Amino acid sequence: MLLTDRQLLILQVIVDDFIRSAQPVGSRSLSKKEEISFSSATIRNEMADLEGLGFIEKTHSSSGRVPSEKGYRYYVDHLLSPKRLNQQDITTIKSIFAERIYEFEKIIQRSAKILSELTNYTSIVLGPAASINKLKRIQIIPLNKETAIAIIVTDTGHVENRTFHLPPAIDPSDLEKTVNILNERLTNVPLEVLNDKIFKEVAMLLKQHIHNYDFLLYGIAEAFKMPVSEKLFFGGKTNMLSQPEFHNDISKIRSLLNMIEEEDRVFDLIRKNPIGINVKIGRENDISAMENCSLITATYSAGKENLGTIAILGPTRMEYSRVIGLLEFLSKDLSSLLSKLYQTR
Amino acid sequence: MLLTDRQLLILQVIVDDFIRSAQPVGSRSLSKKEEISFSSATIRNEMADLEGLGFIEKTHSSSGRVPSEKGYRYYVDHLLSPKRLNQQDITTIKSIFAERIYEFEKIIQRSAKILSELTNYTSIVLGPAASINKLKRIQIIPLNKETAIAIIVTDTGHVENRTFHLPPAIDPSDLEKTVNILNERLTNVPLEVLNDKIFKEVAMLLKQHIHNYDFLLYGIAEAFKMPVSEKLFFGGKTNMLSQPEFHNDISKIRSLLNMIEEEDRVFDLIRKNPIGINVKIGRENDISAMENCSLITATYSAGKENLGTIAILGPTRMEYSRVIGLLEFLSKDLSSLLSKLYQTR
DNA sequence: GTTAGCACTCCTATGAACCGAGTGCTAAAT
DNA sequence: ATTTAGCACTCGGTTCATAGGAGTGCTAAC
Repeated sequence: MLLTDRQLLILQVIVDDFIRSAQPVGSRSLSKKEEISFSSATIRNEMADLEGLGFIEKTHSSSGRVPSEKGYRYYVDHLLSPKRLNQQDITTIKSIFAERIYEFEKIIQRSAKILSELTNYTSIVLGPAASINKLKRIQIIPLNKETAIAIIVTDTGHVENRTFHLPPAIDPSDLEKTVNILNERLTNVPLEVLNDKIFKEVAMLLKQHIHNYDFLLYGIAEAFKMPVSEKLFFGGKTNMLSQPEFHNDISKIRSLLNMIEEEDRVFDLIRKNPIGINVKIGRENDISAMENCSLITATYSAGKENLGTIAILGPTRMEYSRVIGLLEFLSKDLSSLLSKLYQTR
Repeated sequence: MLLTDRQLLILQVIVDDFIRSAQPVGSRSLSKKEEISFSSATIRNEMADLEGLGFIEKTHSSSGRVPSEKGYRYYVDHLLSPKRLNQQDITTIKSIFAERIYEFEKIIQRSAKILSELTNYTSIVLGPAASINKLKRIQIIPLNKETAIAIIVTDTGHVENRTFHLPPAIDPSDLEKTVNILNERLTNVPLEVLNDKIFKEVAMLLKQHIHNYDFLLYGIAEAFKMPVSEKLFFGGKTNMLSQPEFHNDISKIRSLLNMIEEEDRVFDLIRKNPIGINVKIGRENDISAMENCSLITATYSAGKENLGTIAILGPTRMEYSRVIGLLEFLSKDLSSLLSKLYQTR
């Protein structure tokens, strides 16, 4: 079932207008728009058809029309005019990279902040997955007789640390030997296979050199076992409060903010998106708290390696065009910066 | 100006009742309470006096009374019955310490979470000031030709890391020598005087041993310069949304949540409190977003050393008695645990 | 000093009346 | 065969009056 050009035009104008005003759009106000040259009665007929097809809805029997999720979906897929970013936005985004910063985290944190300020929505950035990074160095620093800290440094400059138990009365030189072996064997190994390698290769070696090696090995393996997971960064967590659709519905706000606080659920939401730009509208997100929200994600990478995701969470009545533009632009910039950094490592 | 016993009783019952119900308290409903044996007319007279003295207020000319900030203050200072914790609460708090955990942060994070769940308010915990901790070990790990990571481990097991620039074409053995000197000279030095010592003592030594020492020194000092600040942990950030006083006032919620997101302001709020339990009511907090909120803080320590603060942020209509009980209990437990940990280090 | 009684105040809920924005349908115009 | 003008109708929102209830302050009696 194809829509006529006129229906497309009307759908587009309805969505655009509603995104701007947050008010149901009536036939008369539509007929006054420049781009529309036919009468309100015609529009009413077309709107009735569009409603029949499920692209728009009424909030009550004599109200104007509002886009449905299907309507937004069609709009995003077919009608979106890829709005050029304005110079202001470009300058602001470029400013993220103005300072020379060597820590990913800082850059990513700033990206999140600036994205949320530009859009007045909530931004979410999934940091680079540490697990594909490679080990640069392991250090073990005993704190006291019982415990020690294991510090892992990756080739990207990421530092992780864990506290673990030491075997009783361990010889300091044994510890040193162990660290040497670990570094020798595990340098440049991706973090995600670290644990595997420890048991397959390192265990053997330790057995030969270290008295009572198994307790120590167990401690170290334990320390590295927890998934070295990606970090989430947020910007404008409370921006949703200023969206008019939530003004009379504290419970919606509450469930949304609660979801944001429960990082696990945000992880799921963000991580399973495909490479490139992706738009999920309302219930497409499969989370009841997101019923009136859309999520736009964009992945960034270094070289061919996909690293993480930046996302904007806003109401379904979101400025899709602008947000997509911003995300495209930022993800490209992030990728090229990271590619450079990765190259020189 | 002293209040009569009867006025005290009435004030107390009004505050207690309002804390429970969030509804203005009328003379008739008061007269029905068990602990009150006189008529509603008498109560009305007393209430008029209490209002004249500024302890209670009307929301409109024919409404029941509501405690004023002054009324809460008097209640907290003089009327609070130090409610014993119930067994349930005690068990829950004890459970924070059930697992043997060696990282402060974990314990503190759990404390924040559990406090907020017990109270349904927002909890804020200021972690131990890293600056009074002593240096255990410094490690420097070069990432590439230009940059390196400095890792600082404290005697409490806290790990900090910073990226900094390396001098061009630095000799690896020089770097090693430097690290040795740093560890030799700076071990057991409190972090807050680290920078001082670097310039006063280490600079001299480096000068003697290392070619081109000043660039390196500068980089290292730079890396340690940023204040190693205390960390904030939150629990139940969105709990305020369920307080009825905010239900019709999104803007209040917004400014409150915004304040919470701006950690700097929370820092100021929390840090400047005296040792022990402290209650700040409404505008006593000097922050407009906190107008309808109270903050109760409790410090915790290890031995004589004051370490940090746990706090509960709730509406002025807060269960002062219970919250104070919980905070007292938890801060005592935290302190004794930390004292033990500190002792064995 | 305490209390009963009463007039008064003000909030809240309810419902009627009305307006305006918007629709659907029909019939006329193009 | 489309498009448009016209019109009856619907429904949410606002305004207004009304009634009820919770509460107060005051006065006079206990």
